[in-house]
Amino acid sequence: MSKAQSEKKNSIDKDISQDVVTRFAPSPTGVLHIGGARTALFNYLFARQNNGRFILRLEDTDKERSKKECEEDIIRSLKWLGLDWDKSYKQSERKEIYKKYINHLIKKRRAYISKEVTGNRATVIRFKNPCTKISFQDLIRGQIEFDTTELGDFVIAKDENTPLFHLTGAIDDYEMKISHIIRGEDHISNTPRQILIQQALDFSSPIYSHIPLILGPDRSKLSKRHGAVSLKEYKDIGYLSEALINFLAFLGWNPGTEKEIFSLEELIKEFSLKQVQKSGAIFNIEKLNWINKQYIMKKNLEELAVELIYFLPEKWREKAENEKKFWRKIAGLERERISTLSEIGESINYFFEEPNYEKEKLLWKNEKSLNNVEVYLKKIIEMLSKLSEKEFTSHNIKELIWDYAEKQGRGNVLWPLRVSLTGLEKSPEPFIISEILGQTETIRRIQNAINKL
RNA sequence: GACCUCUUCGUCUAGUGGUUAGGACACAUGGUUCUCAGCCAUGCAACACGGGUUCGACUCCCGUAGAGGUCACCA
Repeated sequence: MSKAQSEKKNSIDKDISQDVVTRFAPSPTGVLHIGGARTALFNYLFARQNNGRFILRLEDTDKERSKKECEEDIIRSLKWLGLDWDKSYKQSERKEIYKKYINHLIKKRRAYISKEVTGNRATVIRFKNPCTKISFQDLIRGQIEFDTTELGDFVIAKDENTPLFHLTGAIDDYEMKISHIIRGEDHISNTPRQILIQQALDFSSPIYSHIPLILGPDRSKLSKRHGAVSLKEYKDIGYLSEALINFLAFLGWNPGTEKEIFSLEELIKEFSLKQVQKSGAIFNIEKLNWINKQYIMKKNLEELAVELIYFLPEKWREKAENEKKFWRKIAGLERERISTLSEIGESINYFFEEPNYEKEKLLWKNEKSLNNVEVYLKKIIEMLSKLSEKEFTSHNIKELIWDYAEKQGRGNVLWPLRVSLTGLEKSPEPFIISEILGQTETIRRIQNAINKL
């Protein structure tokens, strides 16, 4: 390729990429749910990777069903996910534009006022269906064809001030210069109607990409009856937005490599519409949990600790907030065994209050005698007392006790130590717990255990 | 019912005519300084079916079956 040709090609590529405009067009009749979030994500990724623009369009033409709270929820959830848009519109504020086009269509005899015998209005505005074959190229599915005859003269507006979905969508996509429509597969059968309107108005058609649906375990479209679907619920359970983004991206898309953890920035680079799957994907909460855990482990500990406080039972929040160092150590320890943030607080009582347990619990499975347990615990107190407060670190404690535990049988010694500290059968190892609790409290709890015996 | 779309391990998927069909989650077993978690290793497990095309089909074509979506004066 000559230099001139190459320059020309580059400038063409540049022009194409500058023209990319995508949109996420939810109707605020419900809160943002998993499916919508993924649609928004794909639109966002495609726009960003092409240096294009991403538009948020609230389709609130249905006055009765649109709700302010839903609108707020959608905006809040999108922001939480980090999907920022360049411009936003509300269809309810664009009535004059639609009105102009409605009258234009009527004047051109591509639409007409229709007298109705059924329904709740005497007249509506119907589109005059030319009854042709419509075909369009879908970026994911290839060519799709429809015969529009069966659609009939469908309704495009209740009256000139009350346009309906297909009409507003076609007009806005044109007016907002949308280059690519990326939406759920459930819109495939809406496409011919919208193309018909575009043709009647002499609009060029955007490029369509219909992405597969997210399915419930029964393979039907994911909905409320499958459990939690709103973004807010996932946030409240303690999923990190980065994890949700990563997971959602992988529902229907994958990079073709074995890498599975992607930041939003990496997704912008790697995402490709052409690699999007055709068939629906079941929402697999177990994989989400795994990904969430990856992000919990990766996250900056200080930030994680702060977020975690919110998920603590009310009564401990203040202590956690006031004793940052103490709480950060706990968070660092516990992050390993949770996969959602709300799991914190289920079994960490012992950091905040005296453990309560039966003395039999102090007995390790291989140990027969409670008398021995008493001997071990007394010995441990004796050893721990030798350390200064400053030396009371998990490393030093372990070094101090280890040989003794080895000699007596590790489980025989470590089990009752751990139980005396936590009262639990399952917990982290006792050395780090001792460190976090501090010397005084550790020794006090061991003494309490001895008193029980 | 009509129209449209889809079909690789239980799940998410890699694969574009010749592979022991790969990875991840889940599950199981073993290992790792008591338990849990983690980590490591190993294992389990799939091309819906039937015809073609071809020297050769998971890959291409045609059927069948199954699944899903849409059929509003909702979006």
